[in-house]
Amino acid sequence: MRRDVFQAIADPTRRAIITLLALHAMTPNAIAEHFQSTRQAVSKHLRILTECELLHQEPQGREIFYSLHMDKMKEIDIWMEQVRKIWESRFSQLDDLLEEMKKGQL
Amino acid sequence: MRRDVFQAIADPTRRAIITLLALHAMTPNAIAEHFQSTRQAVSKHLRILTECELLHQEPQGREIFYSLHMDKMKEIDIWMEQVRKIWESRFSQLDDLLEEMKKGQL
DNA sequence: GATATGCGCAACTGATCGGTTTCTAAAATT
DNA sequence: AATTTTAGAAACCGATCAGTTGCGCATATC
Repeated sequence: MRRDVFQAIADPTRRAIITLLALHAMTPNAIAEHFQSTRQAVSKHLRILTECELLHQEPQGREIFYSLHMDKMKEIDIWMEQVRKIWESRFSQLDDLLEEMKKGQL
Repeated sequence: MRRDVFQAIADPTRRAIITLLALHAMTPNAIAEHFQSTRQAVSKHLRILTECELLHQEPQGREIFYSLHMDKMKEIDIWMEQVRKIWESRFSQLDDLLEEMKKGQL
């Protein structure tokens, strides 16, 4: 049951839905028209995306408009940034090592 | 069999492995020490990460050093950037609409 | 009020996933 | 040469996943 953003964007259809909704809010039927699969299949994806708070529902009469909650996308950025930080620190760590070696040898 | 980067980073253990290897190359045994699961389980993750070219193998005697292939991580950035671009264009689209309305009414 | 539309929910199915256990091969150690 | 270490490969298992079909429930439309 535990949904996280990374699992959510693992599915190509869900990524396509996110891309679609980045432009403007849409109803399940309108979204489903962009895919070969049934509305129910799309509805399941919408449920998963909503559960992990990537989407937001806005009922309007008997229709429900789904919109992208861009803030949640930042969680991906945060992780990417973390990895990038460590990746870059790699060099300074090598510098530290070389410094240590120099001290030990001299 | 089709492996893509997004599926690869969907698993928390694999993300942890990526974070680990961002610092420096490691052998499967060394990596496995950081987790509760068996070496074989970790080895499977390494296989998946290597298949989608996120990792690179460097045999050294009977050991294999796995290192992060940072370039492949950019694929995630590219998608994120694409979504962000569309998200931002949302407003200019609204501007276009307002422009159109203005023309129609005036 | 009857009908049509839009949508979520539940049950089912085949495929895939993450994990363990067992086995094999190659390189290092003795 | 025998043993130990390192690691991938294969077989298996329960859990989860993506998808379909069928259903029920609201909200519009006639």
